[in-house]
Amino acid sequence: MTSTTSPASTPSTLGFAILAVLARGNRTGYDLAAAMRRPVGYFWTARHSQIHAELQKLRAAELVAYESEHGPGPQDKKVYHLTPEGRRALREWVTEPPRERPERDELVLKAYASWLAEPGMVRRMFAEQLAAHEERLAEYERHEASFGGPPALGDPRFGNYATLLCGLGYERHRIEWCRWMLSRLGEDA
Amino acid sequence: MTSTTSPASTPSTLGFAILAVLARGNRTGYDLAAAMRRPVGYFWTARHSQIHAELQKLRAAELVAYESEHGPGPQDKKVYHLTPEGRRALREWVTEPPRERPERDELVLKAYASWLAEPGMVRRMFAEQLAAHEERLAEYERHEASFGGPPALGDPRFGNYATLLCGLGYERHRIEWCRWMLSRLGEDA
DNA sequence: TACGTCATGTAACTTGTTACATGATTAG
DNA sequence: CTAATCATGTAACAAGTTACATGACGTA
Repeated sequence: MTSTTSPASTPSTLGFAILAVLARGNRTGYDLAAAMRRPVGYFWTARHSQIHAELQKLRAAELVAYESEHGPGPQDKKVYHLTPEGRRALREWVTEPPRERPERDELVLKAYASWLAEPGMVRRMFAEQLAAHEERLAEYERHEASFGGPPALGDPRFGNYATLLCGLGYERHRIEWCRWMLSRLGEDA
Repeated sequence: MTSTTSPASTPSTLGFAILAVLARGNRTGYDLAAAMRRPVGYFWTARHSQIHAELQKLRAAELVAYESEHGPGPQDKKVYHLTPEGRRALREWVTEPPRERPERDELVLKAYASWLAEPGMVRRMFAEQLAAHEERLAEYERHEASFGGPPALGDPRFGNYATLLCGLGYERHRIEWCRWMLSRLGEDA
């Protein structure tokens, strides 16, 4: 009786992203896809096709389970929840050092090659980027104002606040760098 | 005589990364792989397997060409250079707005889920990350000191300096954020 | 003798994107 | 009547990683 117990290799980072959303409340695949756009989507995104596939893997590993409710559409709707093992796996994963992924930043790559283009054209492109970052910063600042300071550690909202603060810092850094590029690209007179 | 002229769709971002390195001088695939580790690798990386494959596509699109020199090893060594079309394609690409890629940041995801882990353990992990960022910042600062201020616009070294400055700003932002996390995670007494 | 560097490539796999496919309910 | 939202999935593809495979030359 060589029972084929699943090898259950550790989930991908996407798997943990899903677990992290599910830790805040039960969701359907559809809800998860929506959550992975905003605000979680600011640091991890996925399309619904990828999410449904990953949910099947997580279920095979018994980290999530679902309850069916009928409708709407041809298939049943599946409301997923964390299993106790799922919660434990997530807890453990949080404190493990993140695996480094190589930076891949197209704007920086363009800056690297900017010496051979027309400064005026490069400038226009960076001005657009600056505007986009300023807009996003304003959005984050509005969001931050809606928090009355940082929530307590054990509160799920602490997670939201921490990520928001990171986004805020990132946009400020980007804005500063874009402005530096613009100042170098002339026409600051 | 339906001559199958290649469709020559625009290269991937990796393709342009290769063109950007090649614009600074002729290289073999091996040299490119080395360059894509450091310092270009700070904002775009690729393994040699991917680079060789991409070079073949770029050659099919006639954006690069090579000259063979014999040895070492079983195959000839191929020294690649930009074609005039390759240089033009790169120039045009530089000033086009970068296509947004979704942020995927594992450390921020961990922060998002940090509310359900033990603060002490989370703290240890963030302290490690802080140290890593401080080390990298120091490295960048040494590198910056070796420039005597920003090079002129038309100088290839302008590209290096611009990317370095972005890296500097990024590391400072990360350090600040890690310190904020640590301050929240207690034990600041 | 063994290891590191130079140099090329292929194959299998994982991750992520885009497009296809279905269908009920509700708001305009 | 039409479009958006809710809800599930598959298939084809592009991008990226890891491992395999070869082999000369120089150094320890």
